[in-house]
Amino acid sequence: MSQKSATTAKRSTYRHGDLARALLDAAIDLARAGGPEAVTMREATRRAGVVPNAAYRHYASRNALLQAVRSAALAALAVAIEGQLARLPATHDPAALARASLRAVGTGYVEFACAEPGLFRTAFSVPDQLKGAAVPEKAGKTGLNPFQLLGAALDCFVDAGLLPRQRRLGADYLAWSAVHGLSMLIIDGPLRGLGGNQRKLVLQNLLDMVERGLSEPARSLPNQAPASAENLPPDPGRGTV
Amino acid sequence: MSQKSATTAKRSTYRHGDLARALLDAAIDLARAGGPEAVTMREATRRAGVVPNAAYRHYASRNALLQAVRSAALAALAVAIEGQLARLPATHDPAALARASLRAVGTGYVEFACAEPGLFRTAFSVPDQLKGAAVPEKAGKTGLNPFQLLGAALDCFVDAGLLPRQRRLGADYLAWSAVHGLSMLIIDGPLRGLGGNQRKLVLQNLLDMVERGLSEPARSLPNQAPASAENLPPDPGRGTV
DNA sequence: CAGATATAATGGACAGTGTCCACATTGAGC
DNA sequence: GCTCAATGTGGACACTGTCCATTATATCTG
Repeated sequence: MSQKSATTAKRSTYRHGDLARALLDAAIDLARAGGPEAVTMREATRRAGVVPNAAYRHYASRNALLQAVRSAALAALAVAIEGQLARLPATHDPAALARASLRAVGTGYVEFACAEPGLFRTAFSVPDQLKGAAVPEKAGKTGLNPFQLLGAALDCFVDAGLLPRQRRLGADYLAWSAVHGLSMLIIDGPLRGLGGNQRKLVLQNLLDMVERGLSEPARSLPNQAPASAENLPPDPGRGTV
Repeated sequence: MSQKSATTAKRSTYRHGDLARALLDAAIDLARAGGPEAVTMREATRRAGVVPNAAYRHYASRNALLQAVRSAALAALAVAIEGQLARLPATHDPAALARASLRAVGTGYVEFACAEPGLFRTAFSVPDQLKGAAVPEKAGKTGLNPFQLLGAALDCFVDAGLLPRQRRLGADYLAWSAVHGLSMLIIDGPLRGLGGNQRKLVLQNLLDMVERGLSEPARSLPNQAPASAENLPPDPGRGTV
């Protein structure tokens, strides 16, 4: 029996070299295979060929490691979306491009959720951490995180005249809700195990719904909310993911 | 100091009386306060004033207990939706009633998620268990579970002529996706901590989007899916929740 | 009413987890 | 070449789920 892999191999040096990275890689694998609850300090260290406590030199706690995995998962999601955007056929019609871009974002989102349910669930398991949203660790090649990619597509809508600027605010959440909800239904809910063909159909219908929901007039979100104790405008520009 | 409660009190009889119920109640409290991961065998037994192993006479495993909590949470969600439906003003316009009913379902759904995030998350944490959907444990006073309540509202749409019957199939998922996604955004995601007023506005916009998405023509789901290995029609009638 | 039996609760144990502490090892800079 | 801060180790504790054998008792039977 040869050694299973470089990471699992008994190393010769006392120092590991890049234990932080090795732990993160192992943790990502664990999340991919079993979701957030499968990310365990002891298993990650085991795979890195190191004693459990060694991890605490690089991550303050299991939660810290999980947050790192979460960032990586969000970045992978961003990459998936960017991949869908990249394969869009060239067009000179800005309206058509805007529509296609939004659909690409939604498609990339749902397809990623189906392809990597473990990572997807990890990305949206809510350990805590309200701050630190638009950091590069959560972004794709374009430097934008998934939420910002969606925002960019919606900006195209405005630029193409498909969406009045005063209804731009809050549009993110409508689109995101629909796509995120569908992802949950497919990977965990009653649509579990839906075949690729049917999934595509449901997704198309959902994207149609979103597109119409944006185009048609809607109640506008107040730019200045009424004076009350419960004003906490979500600051969509920051891209809190 | 008097005993904290009947359930926590040191009991005099060897037999507990109704340990299964006491454990479930304790577990529901735990889920309410801390979500699914807070539901722990030992803490539940502790609160029931009993030794850890006693639980295994009534629940085969932690997962079994969690499933019971999950059913209770779904039932509570159904009750919340029914509450919204009950407060609808009487009307003789079936179309108006249909619209109002669908909005009530959505409102009840999101409001419950905001009011009871721990239970909501527990209801949709995905331990496993694909079977056993439309059981009364997951239903409200009407005997319908949340998914079936949504389905009933959509049936009203069809009856009122607002939704062609051939597009009824799959409509559940569009509506559910939007509402479920928004709930997640509010309790865990970037809309966390959104004030009641703003929350209502986003919800209204979302419900508008769904309503339009149903009324407008969309790609129809095939009743007979193309012959392939990936046919797994989700059988919406059963109400898999 | 007394004894048998099934049911319910206990006690002890084991493996697995996160995390703290003290200690050992070693690469890098003086 | 010595010092030292950084890194990995060993041992421990509290907590979890769950298995096993044992004890207690409510109920059924003679």
